[in-house]
Amino acid sequence: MIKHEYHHGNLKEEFITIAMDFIAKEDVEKLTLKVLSDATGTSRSAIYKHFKNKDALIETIIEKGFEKFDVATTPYLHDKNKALIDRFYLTGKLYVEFAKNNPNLYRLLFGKKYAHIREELLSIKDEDCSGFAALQTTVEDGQKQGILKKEDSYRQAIVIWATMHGLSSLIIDGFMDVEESYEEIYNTLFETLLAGMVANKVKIISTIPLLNKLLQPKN
Amino acid sequence: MIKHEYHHGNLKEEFITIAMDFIAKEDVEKLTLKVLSDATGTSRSAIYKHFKNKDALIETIIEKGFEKFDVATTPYLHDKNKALIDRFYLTGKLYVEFAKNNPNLYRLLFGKKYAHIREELLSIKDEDCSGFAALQTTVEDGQKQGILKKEDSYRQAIVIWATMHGLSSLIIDGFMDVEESYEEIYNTLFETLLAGMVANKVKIISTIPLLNKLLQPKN
DNA sequence: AGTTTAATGTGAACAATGTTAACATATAGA
DNA sequence: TCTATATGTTAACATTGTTCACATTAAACT
Repeated sequence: MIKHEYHHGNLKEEFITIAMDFIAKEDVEKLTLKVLSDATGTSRSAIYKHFKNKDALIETIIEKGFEKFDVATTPYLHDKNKALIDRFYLTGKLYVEFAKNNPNLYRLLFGKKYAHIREELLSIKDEDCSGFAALQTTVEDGQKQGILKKEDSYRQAIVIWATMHGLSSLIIDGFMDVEESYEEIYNTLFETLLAGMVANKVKIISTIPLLNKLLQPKN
Repeated sequence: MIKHEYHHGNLKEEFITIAMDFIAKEDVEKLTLKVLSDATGTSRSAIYKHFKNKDALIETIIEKGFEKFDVATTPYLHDKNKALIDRFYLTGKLYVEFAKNNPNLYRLLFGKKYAHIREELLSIKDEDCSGFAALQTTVEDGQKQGILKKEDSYRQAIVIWATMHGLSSLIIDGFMDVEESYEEIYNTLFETLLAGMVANKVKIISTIPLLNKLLQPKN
């Protein structure tokens, strides 16, 4: 005989999964506790046995979200088989694509609303946001290799991040035509950015044809 | 004898003023109808005689906000007395400073949450967001003057906007040290951006020393 | 096994919020 | 003056996050 189990078993995991799936489709603002209780067939207050409050659930979502973000965006960043310039290009592209494919999650991770949770989370882990340190290190590698101009690496990394974050935000917050190809814009953005950052005398070859002209020696 | 006036007089204007002042200090999320009724000494539902609902008030705030934004950011954009490159530099700086000085308003104007209101508003006025068309026109002027590379002006304008929006967002959403001087970062950003956009053969002189080296002929 | 203890879920209740409807009062114009 | 309209009030409602007392199950310990 089928009996509704009073004890659910893995309710906490289910809350997290449902919340992640919800954010894949709708904004986190619309994620209400009723959505979660209905989806799990539990009472309105069941969630409080697993999370201190709604913010604690959001915190978990942000944690999972950053993991997902890291997995999605970093595969090329440390790929020693690729030219450094290609690693920048591909990683930036993955960054924008992540935002494009996960707009609600991206906003949750990099928006202001839950900044306090993000900061607490990242300070505990002694990490920075979105692997910024890794970006800065890569910039420094580029300087050592003579590819990038030797300026303050922190500021250069910020410039790169701001650029990618800006494009991502414009795309997902409704400032560009949906049907518009973001790739052309990304290429223009990357070309412009890199053209402003590459050192003048350099003769690295990229496997990405678009980038080769940026790498031809000038002067 | 002092008598509390049943009819307030200019309650609508007062709601708007209070809301604008509130957003100058706190996020729009915290702007509740109770805040407005308390501040005006009226009942909770008085506002409904002047606005269809809360969103209608927000719409007015966004409208006023864009006016404020335009006033704050465009004084140099069409200043024919200045070199075009200086107009870019100064306008960009005002853009970032507006965001920095009005973080909650900036987020309201350029965030996702009220994108539907923004779009409705700007489509009625047949305007674009944040004078984007003006930016694009200025880019085209720069191309005609031989200062900027001749590429698709729409994409170039997007690149400029994305860059400024990205830096602004990183600053106001908590990704940069508060005490940090944003000016150095802005200069690095602008130098990088423009270095990637200026044509090679050019001999314009900027009144801004920082920019002159960007404008020296190359090749 | 049986008993206790902790974990897990329920239902009722609360305050805050946006909203509506019925009612009250002031203002303006005939 | 009288009446229609504009403007404001009070009461009520649904939704939301939250808490608390209570119920039930699972786990731990004799």
